[in-house]
Amino acid sequence: MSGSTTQGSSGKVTLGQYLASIRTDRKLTLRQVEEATNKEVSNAYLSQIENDKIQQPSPNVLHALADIYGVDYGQLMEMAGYITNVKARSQGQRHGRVATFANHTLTPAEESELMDYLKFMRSRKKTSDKT
Amino acid sequence: MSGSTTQGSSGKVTLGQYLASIRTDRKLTLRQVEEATNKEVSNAYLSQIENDKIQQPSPNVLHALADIYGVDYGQLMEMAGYITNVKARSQGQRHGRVATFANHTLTPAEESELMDYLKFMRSRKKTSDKT
DNA sequence: AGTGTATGCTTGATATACTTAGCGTGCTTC
DNA sequence: GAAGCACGCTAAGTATATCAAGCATACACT
Repeated sequence: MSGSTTQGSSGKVTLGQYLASIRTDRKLTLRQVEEATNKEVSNAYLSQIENDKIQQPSPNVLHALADIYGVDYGQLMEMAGYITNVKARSQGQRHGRVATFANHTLTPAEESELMDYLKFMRSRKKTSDKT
Repeated sequence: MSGSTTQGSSGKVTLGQYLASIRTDRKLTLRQVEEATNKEVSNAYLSQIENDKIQQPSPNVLHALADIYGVDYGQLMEMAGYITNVKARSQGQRHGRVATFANHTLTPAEESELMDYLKFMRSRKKTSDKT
């Protein structure tokens, strides 16, 4: 965590406080940020975020802000209460033969058609279940 | 851009289709998943997600599902329309589609059947789809 | 028959992210 | 003082994710 902002002695820094301190640091107005994000984040909405009226802004909003502020997206996500743990699952057994598909490099069209066919296959199997 | 019209049956694999195929693949019921996620995702809600009634489930919901399915959280985030990484916003990932297949388990029987169908597909339509 | 149970799905209600319009204040410049 | 304008902020509305119940069908058992 960055203790960059003068958060004093009180508890944790909220997302709103953090975002507000960055903006005032950069001497930007709410409307300037609104412009910078191409209206993705309205000044009114940003105000609500900064005053913690919004509990969990959407990731894309956070991304826009992280982008123009030049701060870490993941950190904002975390402060907003999202799980950011992109932990590598132990996906050991899952592959195997399926890798054959990876070799083939399906086009999107092919993939969707295969996907449809897979659904069809499985709906067929419902009647004659079991291996 | 590739024609992103209201495709409905064929076209891109939606998040719902993907999640549904995984669950049926694992032979889990909606309520079993609800239990597995510790009620984080209700069966009713999961049903709506799988039928694409929900446009953008929250990251935490996606995380719960990614967790119990053992699939990549970031991929689900992407399929849900969230910005995941600060990289290539332009085009980049034509993979991750293939990963759709690679990530969840196909039975050997299903795989060979799909392979056959893929051959059939390719022998039939020679439209080179390049995006 | 009937009763029970499990499945996927829908319906209605609530919470909350987000939008749009506008307010109050302070600062210029007339 | 008044007009104009930028600032942060708020109030009211809309959209949508999520919850709580329940419905319909299918299958099992007596």
